[in-house]
Amino acid sequence: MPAGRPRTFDLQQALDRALRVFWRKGYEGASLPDLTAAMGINRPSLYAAFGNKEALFRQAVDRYLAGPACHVREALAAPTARAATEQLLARSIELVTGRRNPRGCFLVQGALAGGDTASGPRRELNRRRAATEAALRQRYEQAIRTGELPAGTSAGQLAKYFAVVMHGMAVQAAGGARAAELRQVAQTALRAWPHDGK
Amino acid sequence: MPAGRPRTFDLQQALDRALRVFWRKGYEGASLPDLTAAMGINRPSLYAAFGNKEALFRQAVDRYLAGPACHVREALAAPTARAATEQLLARSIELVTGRRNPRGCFLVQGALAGGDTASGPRRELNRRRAATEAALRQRYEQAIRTGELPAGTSAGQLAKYFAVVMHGMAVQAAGGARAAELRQVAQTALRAWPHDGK
DNA sequence: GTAATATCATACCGTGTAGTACATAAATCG
DNA sequence: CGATTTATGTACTACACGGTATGATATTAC
Repeated sequence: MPAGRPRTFDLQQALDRALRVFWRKGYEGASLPDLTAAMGINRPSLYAAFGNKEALFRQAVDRYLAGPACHVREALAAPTARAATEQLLARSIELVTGRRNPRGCFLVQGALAGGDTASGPRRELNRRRAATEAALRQRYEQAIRTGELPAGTSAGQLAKYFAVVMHGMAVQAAGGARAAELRQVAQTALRAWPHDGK
Repeated sequence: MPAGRPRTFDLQQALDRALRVFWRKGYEGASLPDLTAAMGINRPSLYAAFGNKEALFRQAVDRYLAGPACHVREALAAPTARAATEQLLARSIELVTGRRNPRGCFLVQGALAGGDTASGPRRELNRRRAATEAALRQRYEQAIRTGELPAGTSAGQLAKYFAVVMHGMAVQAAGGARAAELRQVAQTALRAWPHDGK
């Protein structure tokens, strides 16, 4: 233990709680009293441990991708691109409609509109969403090389399509859509999967 | 002309400009100085003409649906459900990527996250999006009755699918996606259109 | 035990927010 | 004309925001 008075709260737990506040209210909508109340700490402790509000937000984004949204990387490791896509959709639906989490996708919630002070966090979320889409595109490129997908398939186009579906489902979930409805949507979306004959 | 000093600005033009501010920054992100500066009026004039910030927002929503987003109703009047869907997607892409407008869909931008003061506007936007989806569902129900769509088709499921696609495209557009990319996404999305054989 | 160090708790700072009081200006009504 | 009505412009209020100074408290190093 380093010299000095020891911290009386758990860093990771506090970050998890901050993540849930940002998830529900967005960057600007989450006030410092909101955050400190949820984290169970007071303001100077927050600043000492995480820097400032924007730094805390960035750390919450990392935590989101490593924790609640870790299924993305797992799904992409599935044996086939088709299975990877099915898993990605299924587990994204779980995530955005989960009872234990705020509704919707954290990367989408706060990313769209906002004042000038939120432009930094907004760009950050845009980058992260683009990175996810890029990973999906690479998985499709691999599937084209292995012959799972027809040679003429555009991996980028297909990745953007399923990214659109996932983001759209996140919007629906934020508006109260149920998991069962979204599973049917996912099934419908998969009908657009490329076939040789077409 | 009614008695009293006449208004020196055009109500509708001022509302249009307020709409664009809300569109870009969301309800909470749009401050009163932002609004009054864009509208070219001062604060008391705003309150006298529109009530308060929330009332102004609601009127901006109405204006959005009657103006920039009026294509929705037009598209639904197309002779076939398939054509209606194609037009809906095509013109939504124009709207959310248009150079003359803020990026993205106004009904999606501010609807997801936000503080407590934004819960009213948020619910309002959710209602409007749900109404659009319901109109689409009714169009599909009609197509089932006329035999354009297979008898077993779920109109609600199909409407939710295309609503998801449109909202997802709005998110992509807010993140900087280009119209050409989204047109390819729309083409891909239409591959999920119901067929008898399947 | 004493010095050094880091956290905790309270109270504060400057700024920006939504909304309004009040006096002035410009039109119609009689 | 004067009286009335409505809009405008300035200045203000009360409050919430992000961020911080300061002193007390709890631990390690010596």
